[in-house]
Amino acid sequence: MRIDKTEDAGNGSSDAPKKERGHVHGHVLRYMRRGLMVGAFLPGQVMSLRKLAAGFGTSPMPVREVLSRLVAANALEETKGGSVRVPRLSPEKLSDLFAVREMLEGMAAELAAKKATPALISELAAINKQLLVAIEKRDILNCLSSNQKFHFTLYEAAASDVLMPLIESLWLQFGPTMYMSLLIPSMPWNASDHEDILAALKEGNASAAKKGIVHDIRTTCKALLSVAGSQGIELPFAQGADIQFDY
Amino acid sequence: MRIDKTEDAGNGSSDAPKKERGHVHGHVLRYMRRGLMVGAFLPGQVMSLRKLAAGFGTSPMPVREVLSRLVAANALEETKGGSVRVPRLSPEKLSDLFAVREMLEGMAAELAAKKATPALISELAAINKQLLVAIEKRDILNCLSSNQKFHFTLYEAAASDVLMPLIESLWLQFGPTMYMSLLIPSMPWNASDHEDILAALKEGNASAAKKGIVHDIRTTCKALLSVAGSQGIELPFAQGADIQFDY
DNA sequence: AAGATCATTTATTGATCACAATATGAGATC
DNA sequence: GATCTCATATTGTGATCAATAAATGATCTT
Repeated sequence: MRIDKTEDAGNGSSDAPKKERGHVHGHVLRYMRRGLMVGAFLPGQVMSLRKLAAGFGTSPMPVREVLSRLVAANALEETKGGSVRVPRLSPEKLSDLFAVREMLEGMAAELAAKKATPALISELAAINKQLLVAIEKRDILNCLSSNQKFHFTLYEAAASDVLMPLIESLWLQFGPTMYMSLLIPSMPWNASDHEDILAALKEGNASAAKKGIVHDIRTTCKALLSVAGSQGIELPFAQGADIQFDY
Repeated sequence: MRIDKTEDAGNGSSDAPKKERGHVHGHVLRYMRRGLMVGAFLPGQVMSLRKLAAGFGTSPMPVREVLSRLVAANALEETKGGSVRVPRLSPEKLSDLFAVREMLEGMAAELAAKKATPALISELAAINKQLLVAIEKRDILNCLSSNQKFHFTLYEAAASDVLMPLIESLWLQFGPTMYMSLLIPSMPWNASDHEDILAALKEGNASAAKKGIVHDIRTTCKALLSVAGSQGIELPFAQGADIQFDY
């Protein structure tokens, strides 16, 4: 991830002046977005500007811009001191979040089903196969990654540059909580709804595809709420675990 | 706002000599958001970082953060050169935008209706009266401002911190186009749906309130599309008019 | 010994600097 | 006269600096 800078000990001798300028914050942004969705950050964790910058091997400036954008997308929240942290979701907010998910992603699925091509369907089937393998192995990281890939490639087919950013914003918000929940053994996890969705796509039944997505989201929401305490997901281990940048 | 630097044209809001640090970008953000919704910026207009900073009397740094956030919210788009500009909406995107508006704001209206208090209803009635006055006077600025106030105070009553940011993002996107459309004499503009919504709220009919909002949005969308050319709203005057910061 | 106060430390924030890429304009050439 | 080219200026990006405010730890007081 470090671009090319000097070995972080000294700054004076710019030996390799390869610039690669103008796209550092793009790298950082993609990294952080993926990290939020895939569980690299814990709810409640404070993101220190300088620590992050040091971790990425750049100056605080690009990181500042990225954090700004993530706060704007409600993926992060700022404390009174100006720091930003991963929000901890209350059960009420989580419920609201998934209610909106049902609407937005249901609409996206319906639109996508109307434009679905055989290539898309086979691609989704392949992704779902990866998801099933990850479930079998209890591989949380690939579970989340494959699941996200399934949903997003489906919605991408809707070709709506209005819906996608909104859906992404929602996923960034519940991503960290989603990861936490999968750590709990009692959390049910299957992909049966995905099979229904694939079947609906094959027969060109947009309404059924929408129903499948809505059911998938509703099931996930219920499972999440069942393991959520009064002030968010209860953790089976200490809160302060620093598992940053370890994937 | 202004710290202590050059004094070009007094801003007046700096009543206290206290530094007021840590809130400059907040001021700029509110100013820009309101400007976008109320029509201070034209679709297609490029926003120069340094020019904006000079206009606000601050360094480019807070402006950079604000523009970053607005880009993240899809209120602005970035050109290949890294500059940002107000997006020009195609009729297709505008249609998508309003379809999502119907869902999100319909849901918000329904929720709000279930929690509506007499105080809220009388407040909405007062706002609507201001709107009618603005329509009477053909005061575009107050038209947009009152209309936005009506919708947002209604949605605010839904008390959903999930829905509100999404709705705000949508309003920021169609705000500039909305303003342009009102410049066209043939654009119909009335608030009859608002009366229906108020009536629905008074009798506690959430479903009717939702229908009213959806009808309001759909009517606006149709009117906008009727005056929209193939690549966006056609302007009755030259494109380059610089009406920045004039309200 | 416990709590409060103060100092140190660290954090973000706004300003400024330096560099690169892009847009702009003038001038020369075909 | 139009177009291509080159020089200039402007813009965004990343890094660094200065100053303020919050957090933390140590010390003093009760």
